[in-house]
Amino acid sequence: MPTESRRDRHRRELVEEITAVARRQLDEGGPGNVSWRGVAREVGMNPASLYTYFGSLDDLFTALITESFHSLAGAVDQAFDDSEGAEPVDRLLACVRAYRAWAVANPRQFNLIWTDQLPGYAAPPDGPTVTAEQTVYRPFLLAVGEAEGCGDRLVEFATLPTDDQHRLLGLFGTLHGLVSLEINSHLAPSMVDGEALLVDRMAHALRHVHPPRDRSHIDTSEK
Amino acid sequence: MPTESRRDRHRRELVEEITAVARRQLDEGGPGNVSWRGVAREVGMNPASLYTYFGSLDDLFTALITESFHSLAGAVDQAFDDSEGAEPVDRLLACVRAYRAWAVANPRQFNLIWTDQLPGYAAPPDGPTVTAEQTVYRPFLLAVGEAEGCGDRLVEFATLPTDDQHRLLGLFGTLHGLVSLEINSHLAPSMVDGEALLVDRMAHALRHVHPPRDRSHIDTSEK
DNA sequence: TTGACTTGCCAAACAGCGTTTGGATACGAT
DNA sequence: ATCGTATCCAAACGCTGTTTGGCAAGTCAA
Repeated sequence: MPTESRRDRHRRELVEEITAVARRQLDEGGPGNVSWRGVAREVGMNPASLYTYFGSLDDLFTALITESFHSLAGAVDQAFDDSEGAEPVDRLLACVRAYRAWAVANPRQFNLIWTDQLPGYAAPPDGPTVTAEQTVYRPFLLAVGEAEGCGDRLVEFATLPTDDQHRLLGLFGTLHGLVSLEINSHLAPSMVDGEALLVDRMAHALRHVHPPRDRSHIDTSEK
Repeated sequence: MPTESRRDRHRRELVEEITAVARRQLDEGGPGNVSWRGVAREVGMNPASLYTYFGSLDDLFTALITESFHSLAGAVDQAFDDSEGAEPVDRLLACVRAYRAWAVANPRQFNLIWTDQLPGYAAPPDGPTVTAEQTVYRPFLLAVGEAEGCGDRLVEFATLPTDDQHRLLGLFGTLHGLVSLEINSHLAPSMVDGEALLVDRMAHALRHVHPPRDRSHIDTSEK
């Protein structure tokens, strides 16, 4: 029976402190601002001692990426849970808003998890980052399943026909693309409201999942 | 009268060689693989001598970013020119394909120009990177202008009503998002064809700009 | 052609980086 | 109490971007 010795607790707390410090450095100046020696300095240790807790800087980044995926997934999950009972489309839009809100609040983490940012870094295949990424898609798949009338059972993406796969990925691609453009200051020159733009386009893409009685506005809203 | 002395020519050639070497290092291992000393080593010079041609590593990256923007814009421009006379929608789709093809061929450059990748780097406001980015949007605006029946005159984005701005940005957001996801290996687990997915969604989004006689298929292609 | 002046280039140094090594110290389990 | 292991540190290695001072070469006017 694994009772926690004082060494184990100290180790656990130190690992948490290390990742917390590294995450702060990441949020403040991006991946290039996260330095092994800098973390060691802040936690008051010799750089060599850190190797007791992480095998390398890449391992530390793996932890950061995993943590960020879970943080994003948690934000979307909460939006999904909080909107229980609402119209399926509104639940999906709530998830969309949560996705954008998290990205706006954590732009460095957003870029870290979605684009290659580290010199020689390659995520370990079947590692924690891969499974963590899946948790982000889960609430969206649940919401879409609900909208499509599949009840609570999780949509199995791989079993869907190609058309539906394309519709789903197109939806997520638009979400991801608009948020990515906004986060990286490519929308600013247009002087448009990022959230309004995103919600407008997502609602437009989802207009067909409204109850049939609402379909009358389809041809008037589009050229 | 600025005739080119042999010093001037040598300088111009060296600047070209430096950026070429740096770009190769970028393509091979991302921004983190581009090192001042590495470039100096490859062009056979002392690191300090490079400061005659670029003020700092950030200045070198500014040149790389500008060059990449122009490279991408050139690829899309060529697709636009080569498709002259075709259906407006097909011209737009040709530009979309060119955009993706360039990104697939130059993923490091793609990530470099669209997302924050450099530690303390901040693009000089009103600098060359800002104007270079605009050249990417130009062929898309021209193609959309043609599709909307505005003739050859460039669509002035800022003067468009909000609805049209949203439609345009939504289109580009989908394009950018899907390509970005594919480039960064987030589409691979889905086992979908990236190009087929992209063209499918873009064609779907553009189905309304077809000539009126073709509108009959709209409701059958969508759930 | 000579002189003055600018530019190009290098060697050396500084502070910082990730990582490895060897040895000392403190803890946990037997 | 002892053995073994986990923890921690000092020092070093080779890398990084950048600065400094000085020397050689190219440019241009007198």
